[in-house]
Amino acid sequence: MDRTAKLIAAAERLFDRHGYVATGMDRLTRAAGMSSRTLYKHAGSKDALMARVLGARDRRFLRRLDVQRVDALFTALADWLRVEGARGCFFLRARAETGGDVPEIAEAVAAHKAAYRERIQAVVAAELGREDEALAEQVLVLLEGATHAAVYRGAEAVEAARAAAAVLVDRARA
Amino acid sequence: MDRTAKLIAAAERLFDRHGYVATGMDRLTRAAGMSSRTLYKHAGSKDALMARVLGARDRRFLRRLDVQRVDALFTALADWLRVEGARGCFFLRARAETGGDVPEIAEAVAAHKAAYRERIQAVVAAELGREDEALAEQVLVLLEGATHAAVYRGAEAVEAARAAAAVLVDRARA
DNA sequence: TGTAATGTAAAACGAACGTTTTACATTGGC
DNA sequence: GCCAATGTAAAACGTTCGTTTTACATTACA
Repeated sequence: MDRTAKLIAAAERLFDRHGYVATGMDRLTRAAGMSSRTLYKHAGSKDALMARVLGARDRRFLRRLDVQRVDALFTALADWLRVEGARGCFFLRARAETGGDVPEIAEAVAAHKAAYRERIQAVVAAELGREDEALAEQVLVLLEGATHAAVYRGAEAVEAARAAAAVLVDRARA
Repeated sequence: MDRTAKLIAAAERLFDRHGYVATGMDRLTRAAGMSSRTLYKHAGSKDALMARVLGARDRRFLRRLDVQRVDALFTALADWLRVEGARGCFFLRARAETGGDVPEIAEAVAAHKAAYRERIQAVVAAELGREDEALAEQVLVLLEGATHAAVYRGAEAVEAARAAAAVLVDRARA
């Protein structure tokens, strides 16, 4: 694990758990085990670091969603939340915390959500053997809902979403 | 509109649009049109002010959800998002921004979500003529999902959630 | 009419912010 | 063995943070 990877991992952990704005750079240098001089040489700025963190998380998350069935999307989400914790969508939080006023962050969030939606559409198409944009939008809403309801309802929210999706997929298949 | 109401309204607007941590008190005093001395006499502290803002928003939001049918919940949400804007759940954002480390805020968020869930359960019960916790959980997930998907998908997300809920309610009725 | 309450404007508090700089140590390839 | 790169530790940059204080004006009521 090189310095940059270690830095991004430490930053993701702190930003996720304590918030982006509320996390100071001194706390981050301590967690990453490097001087601020090195940190800034690698990251450029706090905003740029956050953009890099978002990119890394996007890849890590989407890799988990490389599945063939709609039901497997909810299993993947349940696994993710168990391992990473349920604090609401990190991307939407990053955007909201900065009011959408930091271009590097706003763009990384938009790119992630576009990729997320495309992935869901592809899984729905694989399941049905045809495109179904309306069903894909519903599955997207269920996944987003499970992600956020899980903050205060726990894994039960994901299972409720899974069951709802099963009904909707069944109906679309008929 | 007295000073306290004006202060809370200004605070809600700024915290919602630009984030809680990122909004400074000087910006807030300017927006509320009062000196910091008066602001602190009324609010006590920034955290206490946020807790009051959350309380006010909770009451305003739940008043809108005083309906009898599940479908009307989605109409109410669509109205809310059109008027207030779609930036994701203000309560979950407040909690996440502060890492859950501010008791006054964490408690206000927990209280809101508990009331939200109870309201949904009551509407589901009114619609079916009986309790249905599983369906209520699904409707909760759909509302939460619509709230957050609307940030990047717009009103379409709410309509997808509404349609999904109609299917699930129909199935539960049979 | 006088006094207590409530307000404003503005300076000041110490601490923390993101970032840069200074001064020095360690490393790896020619 | 040397030079360039890359690192650390720590101080310093100017700014902003949440909050309090100082000094003074306005209002409301006995």
